[in-house]
Amino acid sequence: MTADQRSGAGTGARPAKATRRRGAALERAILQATAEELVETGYSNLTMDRVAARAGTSKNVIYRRWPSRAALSVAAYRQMLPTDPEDTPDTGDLRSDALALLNRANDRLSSPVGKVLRQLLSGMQDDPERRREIREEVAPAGVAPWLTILSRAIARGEIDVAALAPRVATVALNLLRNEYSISGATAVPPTVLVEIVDQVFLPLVRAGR
Amino acid sequence: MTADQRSGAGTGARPAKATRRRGAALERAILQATAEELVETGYSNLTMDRVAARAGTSKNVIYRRWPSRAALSVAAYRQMLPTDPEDTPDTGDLRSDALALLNRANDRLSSPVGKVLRQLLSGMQDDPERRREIREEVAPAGVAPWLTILSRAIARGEIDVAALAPRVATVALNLLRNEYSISGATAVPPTVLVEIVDQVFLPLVRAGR
Amino acid sequence: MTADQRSGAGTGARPAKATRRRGAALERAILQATAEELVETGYSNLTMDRVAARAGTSKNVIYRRWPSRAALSVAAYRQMLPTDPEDTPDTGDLRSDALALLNRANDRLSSPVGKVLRQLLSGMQDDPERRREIREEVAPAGVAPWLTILSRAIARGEIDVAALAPRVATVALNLLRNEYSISGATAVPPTVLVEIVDQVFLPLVRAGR
Amino acid sequence: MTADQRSGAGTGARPAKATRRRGAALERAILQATAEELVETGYSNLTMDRVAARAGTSKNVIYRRWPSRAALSVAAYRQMLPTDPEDTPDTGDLRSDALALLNRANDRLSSPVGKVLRQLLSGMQDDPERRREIREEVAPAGVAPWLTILSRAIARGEIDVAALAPRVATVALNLLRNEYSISGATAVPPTVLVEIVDQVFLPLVRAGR
DNA sequence: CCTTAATCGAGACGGTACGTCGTGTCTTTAT
DNA sequence: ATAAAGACACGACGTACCGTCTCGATTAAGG
Repeated sequence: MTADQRSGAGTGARPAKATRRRGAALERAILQATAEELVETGYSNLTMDRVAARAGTSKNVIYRRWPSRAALSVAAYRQMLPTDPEDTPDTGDLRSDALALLNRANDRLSSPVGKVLRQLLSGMQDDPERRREIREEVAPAGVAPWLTILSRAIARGEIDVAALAPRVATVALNLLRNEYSISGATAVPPTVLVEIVDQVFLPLVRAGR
Repeated sequence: MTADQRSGAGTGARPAKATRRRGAALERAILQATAEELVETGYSNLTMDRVAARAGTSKNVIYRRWPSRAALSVAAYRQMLPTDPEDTPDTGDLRSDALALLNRANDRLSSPVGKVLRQLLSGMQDDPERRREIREEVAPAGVAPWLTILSRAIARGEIDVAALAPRVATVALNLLRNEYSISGATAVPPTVLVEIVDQVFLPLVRAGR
Repeated sequence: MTADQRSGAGTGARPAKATRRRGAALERAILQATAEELVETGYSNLTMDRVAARAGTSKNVIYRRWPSRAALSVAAYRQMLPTDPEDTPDTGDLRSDALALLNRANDRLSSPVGKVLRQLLSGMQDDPERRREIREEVAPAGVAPWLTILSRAIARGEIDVAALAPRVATVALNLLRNEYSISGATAVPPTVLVEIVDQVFLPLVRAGR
Repeated sequence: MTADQRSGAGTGARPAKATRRRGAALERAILQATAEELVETGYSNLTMDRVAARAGTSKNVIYRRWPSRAALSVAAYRQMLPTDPEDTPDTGDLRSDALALLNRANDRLSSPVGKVLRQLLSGMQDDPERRREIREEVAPAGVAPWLTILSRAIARGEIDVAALAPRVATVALNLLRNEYSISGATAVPPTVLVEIVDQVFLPLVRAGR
C-alpha cells in the first residue's frame, strides 16, 4: 500500500484525503486491498465490505468495475503474479533439471500466492467464466520450461522425441497439482517430488528410447 | 430475548406425523434431504434452513448432530456412495482393462455424485478435518482394482512387477482427477482417457520390462 | 458463515418499490407497522420479524434505529398519542368537572392506545430507561387539567387552595390508574369513577375549607 | 433448598439419587426451585429448562402439574409469602398507626418477594385467570389492618365512621401501589409515605368528622 | 473561467442465512 | 404408572454480508 493511499482513516477529525482518487489509481488501490485480504483471510472469508473499507472507497465503486466477488478476486490475483521471466534450469542432467522445475512449482503452489490460486480454483467450481480466466492465465505458464529441458535432453540423446507430447511433458506438473488438490492446504514434501520424478517422469520419458 | 416473548409452537394445523421420528430414522431423513439438496442446488447453495425444511425437522436437530454445513454435507455424501462391490474388469488385455477402469472412474466423477464430491473437496479447502474424512473415504476406493489388473498383467508376463508401485499404479487415476480439478464441472471427453492410457499409463508400466 | 455461501438477493419477482424509502419516511413506516402490531397482537406477542415484514423492510434497518423491541415499541407508542390539545371541561361545578375528566381518562386507558400503554409499562419492569421515557411522556399530560378545574373551584370559593397540592390534585387519577394495574385488561366500570369522586376526591379537596 | 433435594448434580459419576421423589415432595422441590429462579433472575428471565434442571427433574414433570410458566410462577409465589399472622400496630395515635402500616407495606413491596409480585402482575397482563389468582391471594391481605386502626380511631372519637368505606380505608395503600406501578423497580422513599398520610389519608378520614 | 456531467466516498436499504435459545410435546428407560 | 432424561418441531432472536440505491462532495472537461 502506497503511503498517500489513505490518510488518517479512523481518526476523529478526518483531515480529508489530499485528493480523491479516480481511474487507474483507484483501481490499483482496490486490487491491492483485495490482494491483501486474499492473503490474510482467504477467498472464502473475503467480503466486499472489508475490501471497500480497506481500499478507502465504497462497494459501489467496486461493483462498477467488477461484477462479483469472484471477478474482483481473479483480477487481484493477476496483480499478485510475479512478472519477472523465469530462467529454465540447465544442469546438463535431465533429472536435476526436472527436480529443479518441480521444486520451483512446489514452492509457488505452497506460497501465499499459490494458496490464493487454489482457493480461487475451488471457489469458482460453478463459475466457468472465471475458471477459464484463471486457467488461461496460469496453465500455460508452467509447460514451456518442461519442453525446454526435454528438448535439451533430446539433443543430448538422453531421451526420445516422443517425450515432447504434452501429456508426457506435463505429467510431473500434473501429478504435483493433483497432490495439492487432494491434500489441501499443506505443502507437498520433497520426498514426493523425488518419487514423481524417479518413479514416473524419468521412466516415462526414457521409455521411448 | 425476554422470556415473555415466547410463542406457542404447535398450535397450528400441523398434519401431525404418525409418530415423531428419532435417532437413526431421523438421521437418515436429514441425510437424505441433504443429499437431495446437494444434487439439486450444489454445496455452495445448500442452506441449513432448506435442509431442515425439506427433512421436516429443525435446524436445532441438525446442529445437534453435525457441527457445520461442511460436516453435514460430508456425512450426506457418504450415504450417496454406491455400496455394491465393484467387479474389476478382466479382458485378458491390460489396455482394455485400464480403459474400462478409467472410463468407470470418469463416469463416477462426472455423475451427480462425483460433482458433489468435487464441490465438497473445493468447499473444504480450509477445513483439514473434513478433507481428511473425504480423502480417507474416497481415495483408497480406487486403487485396489488397478493393482488387480496390473497383477494379472504381471502374471501374464506383459509387464514388470515394478508397476505395482503406488505412484505408478495410480498414475492414470491421478491424471484424470487432475483434469477435473482444472476443467471444473464439465465431463472429461473419452479422447483424453485414451491419451492418458496410451501415452502415459501403458508406456510407463511397460518401461520396466 | 463461509463467504462462498452468499445468495443473490433481489432476483425474485419483487414488485420493486417506486423509490426506496429512506430516513424519515422509512422511519414513519416502521413505527406505523409497529403500532399496528402492538394494537393487533399486543406488546408481548410483537416480533421484530413481523414488524419488518409488515413495514416491508428488514430487521437490520430496525435495529439500526432502535436497540431493542422495547425501544421500538415506546417510539411507536409516541406516534399513537393524540396530538390535539384537550379542552378542560368547565361546567361550573367541580363534581361534574371531575367526573368528566375521570371519564375521559378512563376512556383513554381502556382504549387500544391505553391498552398498549399498560402493556408497555408492564413489559419494561426491568428497563428503567424505557420506563422513564414513558413516564415523562405520559404522566405530566394528565395533571394540568385537574389543576385547572381545581383553580376554578377555588375562585368560586368552593374549596381551599390546599387542594392544589400535587398529591391531592392527582388523587383521583392515581386511584384510577391503580384500578387498572390491579384489574388488568378490562375497563373500569363508571360506578367506580363515581365512587372515587364522591368518596375520595370531593371530601378531600373540601376538607381544607 | 433441602439437602437431600439434589445429590451431586454435575459430577461426572452421578451417585444416583437416594430415592426418586414423587408427589408432594417433588412438587415442593419444583416450587422451591422456581422461587429461587424468580428471585435470582426475575419472572421474565425464568425458563422452564432452568427450573427443571435446578429442581433435578424434567420439564415433562412440571407441565403435568402446571400448564404454563405463568401458572408455575404464581404457585411458586404463593410459597414465598410469609405465613405468620401480622400484628396490627396500636400506638394510640392514628397517624402513627397509618405510617407504621404504610411503611410495612412499602417494605414488603420493595422486598424480593414484592419485586416478584410486581413482575407477575406485569407479566400476566393478558392472562386474566392468573391475575385473578394473584389478586385474590394478595389484595385482601392488606385491607384488614387498616380497618382495625380506623375502628380504633373511631372508638377514640378521632374520626367519623364513614372512614370505614373501602375506598377510603384503602386509599393510602392504593396510592402506594400506584407509586410502584409508575416508578418500576425502585423502592418508594419514606417522604412519599409521609406525604400520602398527611396530605391525603388523614385529611380524608377526618373530613367527615 | 465557469458551468456541467460524471464519478467518488459514505452509508442506508431490502434481503437471505446464520447459529442459538426457549417453548411445549413426545419418547424412552428405569425405578 | 410415573420419574428422569433428553430429543423433537417450531418460532424468534440479533448479526453478517449481499448487491442495489441514494446523496452530497469533488473533479475533470467543454462551452
